[in-house]
Amino acid sequence: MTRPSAAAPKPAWTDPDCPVARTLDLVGDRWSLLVIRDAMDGARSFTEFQRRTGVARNILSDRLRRLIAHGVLAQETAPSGRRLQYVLTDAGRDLFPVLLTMRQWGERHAFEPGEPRSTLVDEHGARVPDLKPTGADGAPIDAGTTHVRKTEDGSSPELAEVEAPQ
Amino acid sequence: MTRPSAAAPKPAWTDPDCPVARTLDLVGDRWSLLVIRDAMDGARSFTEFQRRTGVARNILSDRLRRLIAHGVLAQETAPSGRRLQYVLTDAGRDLFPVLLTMRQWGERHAFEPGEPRSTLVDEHGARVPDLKPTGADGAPIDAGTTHVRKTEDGSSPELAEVEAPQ
DNA sequence: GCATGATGGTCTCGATTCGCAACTCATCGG
DNA sequence: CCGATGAGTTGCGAATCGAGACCATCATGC
Repeated sequence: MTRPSAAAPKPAWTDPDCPVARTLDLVGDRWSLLVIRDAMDGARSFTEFQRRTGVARNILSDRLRRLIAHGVLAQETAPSGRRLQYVLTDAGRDLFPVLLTMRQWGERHAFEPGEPRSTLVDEHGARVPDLKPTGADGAPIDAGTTHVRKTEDGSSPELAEVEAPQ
Repeated sequence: MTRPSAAAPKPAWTDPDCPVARTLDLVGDRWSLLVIRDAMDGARSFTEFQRRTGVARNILSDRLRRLIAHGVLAQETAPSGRRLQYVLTDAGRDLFPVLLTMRQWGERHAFEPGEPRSTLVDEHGARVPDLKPTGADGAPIDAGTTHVRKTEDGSSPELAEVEAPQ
């Protein structure tokens, strides 16, 4: 009797309490994140995503559908005419820090010196500086100075007042 | 048959020029990142990783091997005795910003208000504030104010005034 | 000195997912 | 009307995943 009642066909979340695990469930695969990367860099059409990422077309089709279902992308008709296009939602654009930190880790640890690579630059053409995590007091933090606290409900420890106005 | 001469069995990288894609190739799958998450929160042993993540043991075995091969984890003997343990390398600890931004995106977009969730707190128990990307001048940046520049080699883009013709 | 249990895996095998290629369908250009 | 392009879908073999059985080593109790 490992299943007292009807089976659970959808675990829904790998780890329901952990925001990291939920993010991974929603967008945490190679092709989804590469699609989002290219959407942030201006890609809009199916073919453009396919060309930039090199993903198989059926997989791309699935990922676009999934990202739309999860509210990361939206499908709309192009202003110029009848062609459809995929654009990032607010939630999709909000993945920018994730892609940025991945990019910066890759630059630091996945290239040999001198290897060719693409870089992210701001409007003035200057390289985007490394993102440094800091605590509430502004001091640098890392894995050694933080830990995960399990909370019983949505109330935030110490700073419960901030509400997402989005 | 379809390959009469030497095949290219290892594409090595999905997209060799892009640091994001390289990061995804190295650590960009659900279980690897959950293992790293738990390593940052104190997990050390095979059984502890298995218990926390819930991953199948053969997959965990594979991921630990792969993370060691990529220099994200290291295997060492515990100081107390003969038991082995897995610890993060410098490169592994440097993934902290990636996990942090994923966690923060998940908190903003993957939970209903009031749903129970775990949170990351610093040494004083205060909730870690959101990480905000800024440009070289300190101004906030996002996907709309940045773009990817292809560089021919490892030379710094600050010194390159012409963009590569796509 | 042998059963018991924890740790740290490996093996097998069915299920799922991936990736390539071929095919469809609609529109556009001439 | 004909071909090219965009946007997918379908079929199928290959690779990967996941659950569970199995195995080796060591410590403990008796």
